[in-house]
Amino acid sequence: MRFEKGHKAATRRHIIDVASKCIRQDGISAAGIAGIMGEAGLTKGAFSPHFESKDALVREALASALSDQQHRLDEDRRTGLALEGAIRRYLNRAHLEDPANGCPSAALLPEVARQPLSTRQDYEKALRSYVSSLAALLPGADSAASRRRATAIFGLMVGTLQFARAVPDTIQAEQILEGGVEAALQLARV
Amino acid sequence: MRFEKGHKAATRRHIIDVASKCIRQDGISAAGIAGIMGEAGLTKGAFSPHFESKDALVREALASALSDQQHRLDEDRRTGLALEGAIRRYLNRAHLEDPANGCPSAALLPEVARQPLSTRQDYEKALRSYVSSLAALLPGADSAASRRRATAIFGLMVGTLQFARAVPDTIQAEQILEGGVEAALQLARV
DNA sequence: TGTACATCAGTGAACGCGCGTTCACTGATGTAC
DNA sequence: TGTACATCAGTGAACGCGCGTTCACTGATGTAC
Repeated sequence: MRFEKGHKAATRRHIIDVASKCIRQDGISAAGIAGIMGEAGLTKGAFSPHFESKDALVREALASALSDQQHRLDEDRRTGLALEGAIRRYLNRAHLEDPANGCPSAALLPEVARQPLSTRQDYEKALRSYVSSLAALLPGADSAASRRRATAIFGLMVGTLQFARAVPDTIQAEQILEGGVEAALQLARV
Repeated sequence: MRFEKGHKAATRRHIIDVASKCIRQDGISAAGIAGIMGEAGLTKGAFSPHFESKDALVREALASALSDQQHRLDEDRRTGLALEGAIRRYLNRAHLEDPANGCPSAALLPEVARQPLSTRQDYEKALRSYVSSLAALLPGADSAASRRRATAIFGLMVGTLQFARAVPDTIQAEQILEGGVEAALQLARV
């Protein structure tokens, strides 16, 4: 079965997309190559021709999830979404229930801290960029002070969503999200 | 080798203590039973007589870490520590560098969300209790409103510490911590 | 236009390894006589 | 007081399994003649 030009690149892209969902769903170390490849409709033998190692795939899958998140925020900004909208879209039941398509930081941050240096460097860059976009929605636009504040607001959103996901009681989870929105808005007010 | 009374219980306690450090260091799914037992000075064959399964140990180790954290905060409160002190003790370089002895939420939250129900129920209870202790340090003491606010402050601390740990650049990590302190204090002011 | 060949993405079996778990056994010490 | 026995926490070998990784092979299709 010889394939049309660009087929291999498309498959590679597809594997990365699937992997980025799997690691957010199950965690980096719990997500296995066999599972990812199976989910992508391939056998695990097809893995090596595409990626050097699991670490290499994880790095690309994480970068891809971060880039998606960035593009979604930038698109929202382009269509005039205010910070409150971004906060409410994040601290939200739909987001809580769908980690596979949600914020990679909320799903993976402690594991990212245990990844190889190159992965963490990629993460740092992506975080900087995301924080800049958030800061642009704050009074004072993208200044050092507003980036500092945007980092704290994002930290609040990440921690709060993690709490809401860990707690089994749905009602309490909703209350956690609401309290987070309220506090994030207060932080945005300066 | 027959042992004095209480020896088995002491060993069990020791395994839990070691496990609670190992899972915070390496993550729940990456920490192995052989590694934990070895760290405790035993062979992995001694595991089963003490615990039904890895899940059972994880549940106890997590509960133990949470309870330690609770007791440390209560002790601080008893000696008159204010909220600012608690915040600075948390968003701190020493805490950043020592996840094994630090906050289990910062080290494990996304993984906790993937644990069996019973573990998550234990977590919910411990979180409630910790938030109550934090809320007692807020204006308005331990009211519903202050617990709500304390949850958001704790979420901010957890997310911020996770950011600082994930980022490889130490200077940027320190700045993230400082920004977090500043924002947490602002949230505490109401 | 028709046929023989080259290409190469993906297959599937196998590699060594460490996982969580089980279990027959050990051997130092408390207890019974 | 001295000896034989019972106890039981811990050992270490083995279990089946899935992990990440490797590699000889397949076979549909593009290309050369």
